[in-house]
Amino acid sequence: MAVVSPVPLADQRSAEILDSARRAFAEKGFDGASMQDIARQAGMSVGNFYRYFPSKSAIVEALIALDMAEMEQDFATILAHPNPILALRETIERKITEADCQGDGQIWAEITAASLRKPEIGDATLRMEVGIVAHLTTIFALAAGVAKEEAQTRWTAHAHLIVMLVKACAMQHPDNPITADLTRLVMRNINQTLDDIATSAALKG
Amino acid sequence: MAVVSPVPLADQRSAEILDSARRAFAEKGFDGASMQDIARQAGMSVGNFYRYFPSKSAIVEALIALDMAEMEQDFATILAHPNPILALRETIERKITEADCQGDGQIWAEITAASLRKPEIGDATLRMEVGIVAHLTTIFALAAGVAKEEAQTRWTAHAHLIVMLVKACAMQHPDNPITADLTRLVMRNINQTLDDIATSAALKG
DNA sequence: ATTTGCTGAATGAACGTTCATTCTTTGGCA
DNA sequence: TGCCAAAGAATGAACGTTCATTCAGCAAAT
Repeated sequence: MAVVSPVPLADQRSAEILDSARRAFAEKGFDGASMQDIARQAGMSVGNFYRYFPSKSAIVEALIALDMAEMEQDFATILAHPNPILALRETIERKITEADCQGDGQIWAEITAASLRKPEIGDATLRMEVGIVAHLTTIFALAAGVAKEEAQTRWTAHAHLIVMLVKACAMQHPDNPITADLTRLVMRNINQTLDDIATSAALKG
Repeated sequence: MAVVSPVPLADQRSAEILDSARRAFAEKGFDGASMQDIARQAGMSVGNFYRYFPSKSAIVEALIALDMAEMEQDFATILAHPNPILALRETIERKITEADCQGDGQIWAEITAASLRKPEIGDATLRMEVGIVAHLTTIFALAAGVAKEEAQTRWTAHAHLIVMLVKACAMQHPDNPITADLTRLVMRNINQTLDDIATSAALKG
């Protein structure tokens, strides 16, 4: 009786509100966007907004938590794929090329700046990054046919590099005329790295 | 009578103030740092601060202009070096490894976020990036022994990639335990790219 | 006495947050 | 069906705070 749908209505509404808040933050920044801005973006009054989130910083926390959840979802899909390394390649390519139309890059830039400024946010994003890297090395282990632990010791830095590249691409200035060439070059680098890892089992074993 | 020294005293004082403003922005962000914070950091009253900069946004603009000037200075030094590509390698390595003790990375993160948000700042940083890329391709042309124009058409994207990597490294979370390995890997990638460019003349010509 | 360099209180706008109030929906009773 | 209270959603003015910016005034130097 508790819930019929796996996502309760209140949470669904919260997700919609969160999405509009993300847009407001992308437009004006975490500090720059006022509660009035955020509420207007969500199509409601400020007062009503506080019925969903108790404070402005709670929105930021919820936003980061949502991104983390989406990331977990992405990796779950990749690991369930018959060819995980191929699925990873495609996911990365999608993230890099579409870049979610400047929205994601903007938010990531805001979070990156906030991470270096506020230790609490920095810790959260560091945890998120470490989690992603752990997923990546797991996939690497699968692709290279080695134990998870070995993949971790050998390719943790490579995983971090890939994360860094994807983030950096998303944060590129959209008006930069060279962006298309650049993303192609980055994608080539990443594919090269993935190839090296996938074929390294032959060299080692 | 106007000025004796090429750097007038007022400008020197302005530079000191700008440096403390940079620290304030690094601690609290562009929007988060108040004029009171900035003035206190500079060891003076708010009122006096306005004698040096007419507004808060003027500080940001001056900060970006200063970074641009420093960048120009760096490239002038590199180009004057007997072996420019070696000098470039060392400059990049210095920028990446020391990362100016989290101060520069913090400010770059702030600027990156602001660039995606405010078109005026975005244009300024894009101009700066294009300028850096132009300098890089000039050095590439020297190293590979080809014309500037050819270097430009062939390696503009590579130059952008290097800029992206240096920035991304500086913006890494300082508490990340993997950072040392990561920067080593990035440096290896950059050196590989520079090697490819330097030896490509043999392939082409 | 006048200029200069500087202070920090004053100012009005805008901020995050609260809350008294008003709409909208609901559900039992006729 | 129509009606009416009770509950839930939503509003926007108001509050205290903080912001960027200004300026009357002070102390030393000329």
